[in-house]
Amino acid sequence: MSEPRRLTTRGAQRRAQLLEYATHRFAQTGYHPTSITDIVDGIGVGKGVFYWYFDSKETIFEEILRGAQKQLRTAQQLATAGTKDPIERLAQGVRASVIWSASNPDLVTLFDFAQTDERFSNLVRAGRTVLINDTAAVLREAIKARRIPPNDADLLAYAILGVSTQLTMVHFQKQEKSPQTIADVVVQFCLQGIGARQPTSV
Amino acid sequence: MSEPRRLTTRGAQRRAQLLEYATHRFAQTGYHPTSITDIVDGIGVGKGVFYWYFDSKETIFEEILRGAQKQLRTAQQLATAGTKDPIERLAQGVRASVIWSASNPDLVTLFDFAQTDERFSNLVRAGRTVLINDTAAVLREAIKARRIPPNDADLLAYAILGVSTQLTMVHFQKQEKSPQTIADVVVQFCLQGIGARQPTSV
DNA sequence: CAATATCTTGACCGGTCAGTCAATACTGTT
DNA sequence: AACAGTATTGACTGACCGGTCAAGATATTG
Repeated sequence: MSEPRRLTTRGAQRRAQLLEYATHRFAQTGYHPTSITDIVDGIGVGKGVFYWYFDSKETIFEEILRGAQKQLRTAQQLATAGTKDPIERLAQGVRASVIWSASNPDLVTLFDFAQTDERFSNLVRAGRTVLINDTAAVLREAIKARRIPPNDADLLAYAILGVSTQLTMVHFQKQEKSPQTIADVVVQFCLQGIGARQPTSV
Repeated sequence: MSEPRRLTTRGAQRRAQLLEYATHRFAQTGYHPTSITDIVDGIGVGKGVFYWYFDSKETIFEEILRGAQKQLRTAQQLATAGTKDPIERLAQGVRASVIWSASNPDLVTLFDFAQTDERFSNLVRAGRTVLINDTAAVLREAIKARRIPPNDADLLAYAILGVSTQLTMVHFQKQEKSPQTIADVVVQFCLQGIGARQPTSV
């Protein structure tokens, strides 16, 4: 295909169906072990259908990643919109990130893999850099306002990301903890970690 | 091969050479994209040599993982041996973990991948559980001694792991920060995160 | 009702890969 | 030197995979 195609309603649906099913299979079985044949067989169409809507296995995976990154960032922006206090914004952003991840295990799985594959690691890094910059900006605000002690904002942002992703993984492995519980622990740990005066209620 | 073979000195060396080179290639190129042919060609031997020393691509990878897990745990135990104070032990363990990771980027890369592959995720999880239990035990000590507020020790341990791994990744991506600097930030963030009274010198 | 664009089929192609194996070389022992 | 266990070779097998394409089905438009 290559150039953007004109899609009928039917075509747009088929394309969305391929994206959704491929996401699931990639997350379930892994990117490399999942063949295009697996995907089209699973949907019950011929192999050519896949190549009518996508250039390659690589590009569909990239599109899935980009979509997921956009989703996550939007969720964060929505959660923090309208809040002024930097510490509050931070807590809300972290909470939104944990909740979104808990609701999208397949996409989180794909992020994890993509990070380990040379073909996609740059894309993942780029998307993550955006999130880190968002977080670091809030942290710098907080430092300026003397709400937290001065420190390398980027490193703190990465630390917060690390806590979030790791504890989200725990939620996937042992269902017992609800996403809210996890989010509470993440927020508390991170606010204390950056040296915020009070764990702002929680 | 299957059953443990009797190896001559030469054989043991060849086996070690395969392990080392395979580790490097898997980390560099990825597990799936690296073929057995790539490995034996890189060493300059025939394909049969590989299957003389290992059952399959899967088993050599598992052996690499197990070895790395053992290495990391040993490093931690060595670092914390002889220290009584739980907070001190925690800090030393974290520091050792960061330093080890920084010195073994290939193995860290393999951990990351293995986690994302159904074939190996159980093994990774098992090894990580051991480390988590070690850390959680120290945390429980600290809670009992009222050095930190009561909290779910396992969750805290995972949070600490998350900070360590994420900031280690930062070190890999931007060389500018030394492992020691990274370790300092990790220790500070985590001690504050768990609510330890004073960031014990640092 | 053509004519045109969108969509679908599935056999096929060139290539790669994990793993096998019979033949051969090496090494130490008696 | 003869023997046996260890080590190495590399062509070969069977399977699979990403991607192509000519042919045909379906929908849209003038």
